Amino acid sequence: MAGRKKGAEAPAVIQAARPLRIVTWNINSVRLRLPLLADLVAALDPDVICLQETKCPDEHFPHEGAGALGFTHRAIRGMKGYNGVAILSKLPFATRDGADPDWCGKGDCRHLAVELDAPGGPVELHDFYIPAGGDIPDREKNVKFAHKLDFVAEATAWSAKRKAEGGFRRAALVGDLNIAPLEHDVWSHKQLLDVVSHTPIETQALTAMMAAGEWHDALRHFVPVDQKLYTWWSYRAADWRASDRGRRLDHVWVSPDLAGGLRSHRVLKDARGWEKASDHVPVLVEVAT
DNA sequence: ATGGTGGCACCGCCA
Repeated sequence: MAGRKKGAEAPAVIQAARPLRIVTWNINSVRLRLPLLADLVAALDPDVICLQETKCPDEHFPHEGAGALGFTHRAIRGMKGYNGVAILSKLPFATRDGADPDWCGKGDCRHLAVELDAPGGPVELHDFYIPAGGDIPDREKNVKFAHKLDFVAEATAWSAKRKAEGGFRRAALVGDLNIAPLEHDVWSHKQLLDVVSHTPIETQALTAMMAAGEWHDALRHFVPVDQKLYTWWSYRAADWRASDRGRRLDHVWVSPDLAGGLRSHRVLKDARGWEKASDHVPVLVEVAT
């Protein structure tokens, strides 16, 4: 106060809202791993959690457990046995009923979107679980691979349409996209070129989807492309940590107007070593909204 | 070169 000229205005106090903390995690059964969700919350303190592979019909979703962790707002889309996505939030949100496609016309519970009531205004949040695609990377010999490619092609057309309508604004797209697009998103680029998740047809398709929506790769915003970055380690390794044959299958993308707000990230690798771990680990991105 | 593990459903499917 001292030294201010008489009549000068006090500087406006800019209240810096806490950045939005978004987590994505392929939980591989929400009922089996509900206790691990508490460990995730303790480690990462998210505002919103996007889950994939909940493997849980809506009527059996563990609402009580999620609510007890502070996630009082929930959107779920599940089915018996397979797939399933859920958005758990401490912030209120509006649902977008009817705004989103039924991907490949299968009704298979692989996408859910909400309008989050974030500190700086609404944020459009998409939670995706792209098909894994089976073992044989050939659409003629493997209908699961064909489904994967068709799904990504539909998502690319959807992104392009949104871009033509003005583009994604204040939006994030997260989830298990089941594709590791960059050379250092896998433990051996050469050895995985013919392995589903890292074949050129898949990585090119995902890159095209990203470009069509002008999405920004939030994890690679923080981690240079020449550094290894994984979010998944197979259950079929004798010692996943020692062999470290990981892949980056889980992603956080943000629209151009949010890219400048990116503040931090964390890949919770410790979670792969938890008792009864999922093969995917939670990924956090913090973004000012 | 092969098979390795895990969840859920139901005795195979999917990842």
